[in-house]
Amino acid sequence: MTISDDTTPLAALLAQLPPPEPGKRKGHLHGNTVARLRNLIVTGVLAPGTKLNERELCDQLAISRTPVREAIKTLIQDGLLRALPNHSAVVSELDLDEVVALIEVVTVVEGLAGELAAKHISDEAVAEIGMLHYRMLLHHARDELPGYFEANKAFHRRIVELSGNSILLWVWELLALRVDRARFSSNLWPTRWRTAIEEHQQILDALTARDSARAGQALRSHVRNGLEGLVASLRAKQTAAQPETERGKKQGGASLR
Amino acid sequence: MTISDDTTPLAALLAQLPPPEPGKRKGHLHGNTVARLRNLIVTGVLAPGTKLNERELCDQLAISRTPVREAIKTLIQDGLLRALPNHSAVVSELDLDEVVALIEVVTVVEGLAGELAAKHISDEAVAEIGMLHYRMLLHHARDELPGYFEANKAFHRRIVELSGNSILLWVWELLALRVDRARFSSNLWPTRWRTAIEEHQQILDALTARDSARAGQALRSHVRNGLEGLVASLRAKQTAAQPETERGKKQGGASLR
DNA sequence: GGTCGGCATCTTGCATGCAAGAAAATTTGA
DNA sequence: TCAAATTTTCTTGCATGCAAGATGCCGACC
Repeated sequence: MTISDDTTPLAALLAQLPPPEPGKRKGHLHGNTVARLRNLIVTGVLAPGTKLNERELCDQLAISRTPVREAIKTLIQDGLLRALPNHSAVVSELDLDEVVALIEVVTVVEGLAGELAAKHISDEAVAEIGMLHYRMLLHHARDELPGYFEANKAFHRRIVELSGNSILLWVWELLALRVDRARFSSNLWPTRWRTAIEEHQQILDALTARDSARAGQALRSHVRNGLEGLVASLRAKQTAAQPETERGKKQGGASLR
Repeated sequence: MTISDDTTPLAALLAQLPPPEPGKRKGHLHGNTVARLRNLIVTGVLAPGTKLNERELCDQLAISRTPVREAIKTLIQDGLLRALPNHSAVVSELDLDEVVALIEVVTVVEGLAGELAAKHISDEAVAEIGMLHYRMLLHHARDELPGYFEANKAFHRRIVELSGNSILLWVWELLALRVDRARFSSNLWPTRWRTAIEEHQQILDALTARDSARAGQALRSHVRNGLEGLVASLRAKQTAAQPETERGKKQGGASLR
C-alpha cells in the first residue's frame, strides 16, 4: 500500500485514524467510514494510486463490507477515489493539471462569494470574520501550523457561508476537499504567511466597507496567489521526486501477501 | 406518492422508466439504478417531498436493497434527495431561493468556461459549436421541444468541455442536474427561443473571434437571462398553486396500503 | 375527553452468503 | 525455456437475514 514497509500496510495506518467516535450510537457507520477514509486520502496517508481492497478495509476498520462499499461509492463521487473498469477503486492521483484547473474554479467561486457576502453582511458577521482573521494571526504568531490552516479555512468558509448562497457553499465544500488534499501533498506552506495575512486584511476591509466589487477582487487575487504558490511547490516537489514517480501505482491488492 | 391515484403509486410510474438496458451484463445495477431514480426525480415524476421506501423501491425495480440503498446515498450527495434525521430519504424540494442561488453559480461557471474556451479553442471545435447551434435552430424551426432542449444543453456542455478544465466540467454537471430539474418543474419555456438563439449566435461569434472577455460576458448574460426567466415562471407557478402547496408532503410511506 | 405509556409493526443499518468475473499461478505444449 | 492455456484463488456485485430504532396504534389513566 505504498506507505511504510509492506508487511503491515494498512494496519499501522488505520491505527492513526480518528477513533470511530466513542459514543457511536448506531446508525452512523456510513458517515464515520466516509469521514475516516476521506481523512486518510486528503492527508495523503493513502497515497494516490493505492488500490483499495474491500475485505482488507473491512478487517482494519472492523466493520462489514456494506458500509465500506457505500463509503467507497461516496468517495468516488467526491473524486477522491476513481473507479477502475474492473470495478475496483483506487485513490485518484492528484494531477497537476487538475490542481491548475482547480485554481480557476475556486477563484471564481470565492470571488463570487465575496461579492455576494459584501452585499448582505451584517455588522455582527463582519466582526466574526474579523475574529477569525485575528485567530489566524494568533496562530501565525505562535508558529502553529495546524491551527493556522484551520483558522484560514474557517475564514474562507465563513465568507462563503455569508454569501447566503447555499449552492455556492455546496460547491465550495466539494472543491475544498481537493484543495486540502493538494495542500497536504505539498508540505511546504509557510512562505506566504505574511502576504496572506495582508490580503486577508484587505478582504476584511472590503467587507467592512460593503464594497462588493472590491471584496470579490480581493478574494480572487488572494485565492489565486495562494493556490498558485501551492502549484509551484507541487511542481517543484514532483520534478524533484521524478524517479519515485512510477512507484506508487502497481502495488496494493497483493501487497499484503 | 403524490402522482396519480394512490392505489398503484410507483407501479405505474416505474413502468415509464427507461427499461434497465436489455443487455445489462452484470455489474451495473448501481449505475442503472442511480440513472433511473435520477431521471424520475429530475423529470418531476417523483414529486418533491416524496418519501422513499426502500422495500417498495426494490419491489418496483425488481432488485435487492443493496443497490437501491447505494443509489439513494448517491442521490443524496447530488442533492436530489435529502436525508431525514430518521435515516429515511425524501425527494428534496426545489426551493425557489435555491434556484436563485443556482443562477449566480451557473452564471459564473459558464462565464469562466466561455473565457477559458475562447483561449484554446480550435477551428474544429468552433465548427462543432456552430453545428450544435444550428442543430438547435433546426429543432426550433420544427417546434421540437425535446430536441431543442437537448441541443441547447449540448451546446452549453460542449463549451464547458472546451474550457479544458476538468473541475469546471465536474461542477457544471452537478449544477446541470439541478437546472434540469428546475426546467422540468416549470414547464413553460418556449418564450425566449428567439432571444436565446440570438444570444447563442453572439457566443459563437465571440468564440470564433477568440475574444475571451466577450465570450465570457456573452455566456454570463445569456445564462442569467435564461435562468431568470425560469425563476419567474417558477415563481408564477408556485403562487398560482398556493393552496396545493401543502399537499405533497405527508404521504408516501403508508401510501401503498 | 385528552394524554401518556406500552405493545405491535415497520423501516432501516449492518452483517453475511453466494455466485460470477478478474487475477494469479501452475501446468502443459512447443 | 518460454509462452499459452487451464485451473485455482481472489474480489467484487448483489441478495438476504437479523436486530435495533422509529413509527403508529391502542388502551389505560388522569
